[in-house]
Amino acid sequence: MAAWRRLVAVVELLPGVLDGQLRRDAQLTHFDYHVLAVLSEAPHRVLRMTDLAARTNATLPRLSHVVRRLEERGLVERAPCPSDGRATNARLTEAGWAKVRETAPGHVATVREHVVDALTQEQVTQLAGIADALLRRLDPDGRLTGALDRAGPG
Amino acid sequence: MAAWRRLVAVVELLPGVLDGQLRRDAQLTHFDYHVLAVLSEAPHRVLRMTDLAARTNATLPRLSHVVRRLEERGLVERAPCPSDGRATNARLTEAGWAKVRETAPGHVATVREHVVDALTQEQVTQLAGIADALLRRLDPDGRLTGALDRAGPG
DNA sequence: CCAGATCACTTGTACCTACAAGTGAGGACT
DNA sequence: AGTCCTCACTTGTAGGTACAAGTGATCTGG
Repeated sequence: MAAWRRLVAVVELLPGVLDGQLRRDAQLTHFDYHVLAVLSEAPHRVLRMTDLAARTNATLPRLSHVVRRLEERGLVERAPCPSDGRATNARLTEAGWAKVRETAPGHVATVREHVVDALTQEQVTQLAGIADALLRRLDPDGRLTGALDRAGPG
Repeated sequence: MAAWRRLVAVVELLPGVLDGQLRRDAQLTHFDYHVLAVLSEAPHRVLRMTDLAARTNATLPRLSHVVRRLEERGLVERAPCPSDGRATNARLTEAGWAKVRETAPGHVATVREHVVDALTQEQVTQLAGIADALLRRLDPDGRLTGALDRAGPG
């Protein structure tokens, strides 16, 4: 079978595995977890909704709903941005920060089990290069990979 | 950044690209398309719901809803299985077969553009091996890759 | 300083998927 | 035959996402 059909199959299956583990172990969608994780790595654990949406590949309506639900669970807080009255800042609460810390190991272990351990060391290296090349097409601005921080013109 | 985080990013982005193209050009979910495509490759373009579910990584309720909607659009037909009164056979109609033929080229072109063309020939070869290794973990029975046909005990 | 355009969200509606419960056919055991 | 159990779906309900419309705040031109 062609390489791309196998890749499509992987892309079909892997999200279900990751999502399932997080739902079972942390009552969190994979996307919920991603939101919390990105916030946890931001300075002061605060980001504007627009920035958070860009870094998580979410539309603004989607992020708005998700953050509202996370806020109802006490994992995130929203506050109007002091410098721009239109903007909203999302901040990870202590409970949210604790949630990330207790959830991350299991998530990483799942990825390790289903991805890293399935490959040889050489394949992992190859995968890094392949995923890198794909991301240059799928995510030219590097929004998901943190390239935003060090992005410059040209 | 670690290889696995890039892979997760790819897995996050690629479905959206594939789904979007099919929704725009054919008013079809990527999963809808997958269902039609699998049916189109089956003998007589007929499969039992259970088999179809296994080959598309779907739960039976999900498939039931999807096939009902495809039937309402005239792309698929359902009929009770003659040999087993409990089972239902899903058959691709002429309209469904035409839909697959007119949709496939655009879909393949999208995959080519975003995946194959982004990689070197060597990377495509490497990808085949990597995806193969991952599928042995994610899909041990080879349900999605057609290994069912030639599967035997032990 | 005031009207219009733009921006940053939020809210509402429709669709899709997951989980749970229900229906009816087929097989096992007596 | 009759009962119990399992199988193969179908249906109903809840939750998440997409698209469209609405609400204020900010910028721009006069």
